[in-house]
Amino acid sequence: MMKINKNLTISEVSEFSGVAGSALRFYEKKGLIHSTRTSGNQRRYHSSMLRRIALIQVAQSVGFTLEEIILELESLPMNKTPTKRDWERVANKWQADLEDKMKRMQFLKDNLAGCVGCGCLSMKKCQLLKPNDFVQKQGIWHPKVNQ
Amino acid sequence: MMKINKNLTISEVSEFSGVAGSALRFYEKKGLIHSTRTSGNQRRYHSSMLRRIALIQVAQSVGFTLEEIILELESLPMNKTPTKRDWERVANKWQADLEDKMKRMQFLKDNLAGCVGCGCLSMKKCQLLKPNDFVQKQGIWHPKVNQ
DNA sequence: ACTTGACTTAAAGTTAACTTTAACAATTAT
DNA sequence: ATAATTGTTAAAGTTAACTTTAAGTCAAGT
Repeated sequence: MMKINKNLTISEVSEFSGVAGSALRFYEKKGLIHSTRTSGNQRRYHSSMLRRIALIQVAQSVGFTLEEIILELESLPMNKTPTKRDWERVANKWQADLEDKMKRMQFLKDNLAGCVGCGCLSMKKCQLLKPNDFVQKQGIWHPKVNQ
Repeated sequence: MMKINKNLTISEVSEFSGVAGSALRFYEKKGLIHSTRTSGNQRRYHSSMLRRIALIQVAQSVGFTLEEIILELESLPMNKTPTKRDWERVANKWQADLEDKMKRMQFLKDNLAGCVGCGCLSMKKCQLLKPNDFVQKQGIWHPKVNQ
């Protein structure tokens, strides 16, 4: 049975986090996570790394790339449990980015709604679905819609 | 100067939509868009294809993969201007999927907020940041936070 | 001590969504 | 008519985010 507070092996971290060992090694190469080594060169992870990995997972699930996540997490310390301030900094930054993304989605959703609601599909008004002014001016964008 | 309602060449479609010609050919191979051919085998696009391409762009911008977009758009006719019903079917389907995505993001955002608001970072309560029960039970998940 | 299972690395393979290249054909402008 | 531009294909290259493989090393149980 596992001891509390021992350093975790890669397969333990993999099991707990649901992230494949190969991916953990890959993340480490990218500088996203960190491990220490045993005398025999095997990786050992501090338990705080689990939280960091969970954050990475969540960030990915909402569409952040690993490069973006590196930026999001760069102010979170690797080796110590983050302080409240560390955490706040990261969470605020992340929330702002999330808010951005959501605003864009809401905009798209609203415009779609407009298109559906209106009889002629609102193509003339729909900012979303006009590739550019040229098309609009040439009148090739919104031909008659078959009813 | 371009005539209204003529069939569009690939470079015209590319200019209007902002999508590279190579991407348009790629989309066609995937079955996302459609073109007719001149006697000399060059592609010509109906203007309604511009709207379809714009839809593809927008869908991609909110994180749908091309495979997902193929599914979203499969009930939109390729060769004719879509009817109101065609359009409604697609828009409703798409809106539902968007709503799903947004709900997930909101959930994540809320949980992040909880983590920030609480003194101990709410790790024990935060569903989001617990990889699984095991970790929680072993007490390795939420070690003391440095203040 | 020894065997089995877990771990290590480097390098090659995978999928998505394209782009680039090469070699050649069709259109358009003069 | 001819040059310049635009288009065609197939095949190889690109980036992200990994996985798989190969060949060898370490750690744990008996």
